[in-house]
Amino acid sequence: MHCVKDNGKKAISAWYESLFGAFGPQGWWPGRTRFEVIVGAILTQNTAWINVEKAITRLKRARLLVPRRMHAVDVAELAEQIRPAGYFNVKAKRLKNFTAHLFEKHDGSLDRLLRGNTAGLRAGLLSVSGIGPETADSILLYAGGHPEFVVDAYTRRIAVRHGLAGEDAGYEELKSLFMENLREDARVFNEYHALIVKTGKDFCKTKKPLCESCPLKKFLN
DNA sequence: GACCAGGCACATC
DNA sequence: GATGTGCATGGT
Repeated sequence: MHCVKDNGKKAISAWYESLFGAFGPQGWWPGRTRFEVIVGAILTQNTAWINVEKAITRLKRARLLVPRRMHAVDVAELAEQIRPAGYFNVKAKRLKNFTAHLFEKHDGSLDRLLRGNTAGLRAGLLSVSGIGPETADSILLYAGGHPEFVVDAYTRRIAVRHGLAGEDAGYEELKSLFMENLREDARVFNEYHALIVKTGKDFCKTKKPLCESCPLKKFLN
């Protein structure tokens, strides 16, 4: 809906400056290779990162954190390895869907998957069952360096609680709110999303709509 | 034991 | 087009 206030628009960039000033660069994504970033993006769907780390460690130990090997492995074996990340049957299929897409459409090359027109790449990623808007944007931004803002549960919560968006705001609407009020810079989008997640984790540990003692107020007003 | 965590697809109305 | 439900482990 059109619940964004004018002062809210200014707040978008002001929050970024405050958060960055207070907490500094976050150095995201927490993953060493592009493939690890992509796998992490799928595994972290509705899941605490600590559990994703356990799954990634197991994948490394099993030598499965390589596109060709993940593509070849049996889905049941993959599911067993990612068990700690939760929803393991669903996510194993999603990882296999992704590697199938990678090999069938891009010859197994992450370079080819991530190179080119951003909108076209996004559409390609969204065509994979199990990759929705947030996962696609995470992959584009953190594995590909494309300037796409990532909206997640924390982003929504903060925007709604501080009156910048309505409860019913959709993904694209929230994404536009941020992208239209920041300069188009992948480094800024990278740090901003990371800072939102960090502060959300540290200070905002409840889903309940009101958080009167929210320490973020200090930074977000 | 209840609640939550960096979503998404699918069924149903 | 909106709303509801299944998926699952592990930490607080």
